[in-house]
Amino acid sequence: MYSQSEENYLKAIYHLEESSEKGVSTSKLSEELQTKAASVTEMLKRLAEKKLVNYRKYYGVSLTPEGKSWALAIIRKHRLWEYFLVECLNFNWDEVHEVAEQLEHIQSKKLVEELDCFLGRPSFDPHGDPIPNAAGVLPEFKKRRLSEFKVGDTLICKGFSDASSSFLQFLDQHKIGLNTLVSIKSIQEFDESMLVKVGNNEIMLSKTATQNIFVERNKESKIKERA
Amino acid sequence: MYSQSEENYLKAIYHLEESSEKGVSTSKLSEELQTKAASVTEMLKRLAEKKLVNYRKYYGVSLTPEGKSWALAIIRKHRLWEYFLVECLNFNWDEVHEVAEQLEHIQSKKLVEELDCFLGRPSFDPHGDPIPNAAGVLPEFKKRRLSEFKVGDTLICKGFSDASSSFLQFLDQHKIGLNTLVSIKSIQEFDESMLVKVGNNEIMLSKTATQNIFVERNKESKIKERA
DNA sequence: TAAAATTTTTAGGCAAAACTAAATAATTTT
DNA sequence: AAAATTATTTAGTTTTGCCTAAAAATTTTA
Repeated sequence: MYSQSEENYLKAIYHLEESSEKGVSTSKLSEELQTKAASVTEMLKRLAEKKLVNYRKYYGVSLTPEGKSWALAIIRKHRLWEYFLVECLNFNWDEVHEVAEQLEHIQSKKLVEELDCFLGRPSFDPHGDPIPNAAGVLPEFKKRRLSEFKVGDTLICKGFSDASSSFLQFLDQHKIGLNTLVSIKSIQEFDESMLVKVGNNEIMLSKTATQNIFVERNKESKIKERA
Repeated sequence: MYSQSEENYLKAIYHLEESSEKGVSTSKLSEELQTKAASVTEMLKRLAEKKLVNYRKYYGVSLTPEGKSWALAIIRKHRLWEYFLVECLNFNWDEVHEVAEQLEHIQSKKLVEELDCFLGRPSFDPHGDPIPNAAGVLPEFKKRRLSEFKVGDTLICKGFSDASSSFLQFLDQHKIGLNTLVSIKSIQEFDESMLVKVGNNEIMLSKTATQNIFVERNKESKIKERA
């Protein structure tokens, strides 16, 4: 429908709209996309003609509803593929981006829906970023960090932020991955480090670590807690 | 490394070299790729410069070893993705081609190798076509049709040729799919139809049907036969 | 608020990959 | 073997998406 380049612009505009208060300028886009400002101007005119963006010369750009929904569709694909690569194909979190960047442009409604289904309709990708559903709606609950919970909570790991390779190795070593069950045994007050149970082992996690692990409540164990 | 368009030319040349005795001409290529002859000439010059093909004006084209190995790499990716779509994502055999056509151009060594591994290193795609290995070598054993076997043989379905949608429905109905176990109970001499066992049911297959089902011997059951 | 600095746009090019129309080479026919 | 037909190549355009350099608009600063 749209070219890869056009899709990359839409995605970049979406991300810049999210992350910055002020509007999206030509220069911000050119930096994000590693191209020259002149190329950006040209593309913005083309996208405006296609009604994907609102563009006023010299005053920046914003997505139309049409453009936003297309951007969300690409982000959905990107994050589902990232999930697939980590979950099924043994990719590390720091290896997925480049490949997902290519896979996100594959055009096939059926492919995306079946992949989503195959993966169990995940709500967050391996970096902890939310995955929009088929209608372009983001999951309503926010990503929460392990550090926000308290003793007794049992949680499922749903993502890990900005994994440095040493953090990654650490998690690997202790068998902490996507969908791993973690329960909080105790918390040290003075440094907020946590003693958690993973499988049959107890592991000590620093505050830094618990802030970089995204989790979801384990619904099953909640029922058990009440019983 | 090479553009999608260049890759499509390499693949087309490979297929035409395989299927026809005589060399590959500009017009054959233009028909295969649905483009004009003039465009083909232009591209052949470019591919020749890159040492991917041997091209002599007015006398057609052939792949260099370098070109052939790229072509096989693309075919490998195409067929692995087809297998994935059918096996994991509930695609029918007649729906996979278009999507695999896109997926085959994704560049990532790791992706291909991990996908191959994830799928259990299949030798044939859902259409019964052989999948080259990472070194570009095709499986040495040929695809065999169910019709070539005899009473008592137990076989695993590995592909289905040119599935018309009614043939497809028929197979679906009788729970015959990729990797389904089929054993031959009896063969009618006069029309070569077969009575086969699939799961707990016995099914009658016409000669036409058995000729369109590709199978492999089931190694496990061979051992049992000896015991 | 006018000058200076910065940002953005315009103008003019380039490469890839397609196209049409015209020219040329190869093959077939007579 | 020359003429006719067919296949292939060349030449000249188009579109997409990038580039540089120059011009114009906006913003900052003095």
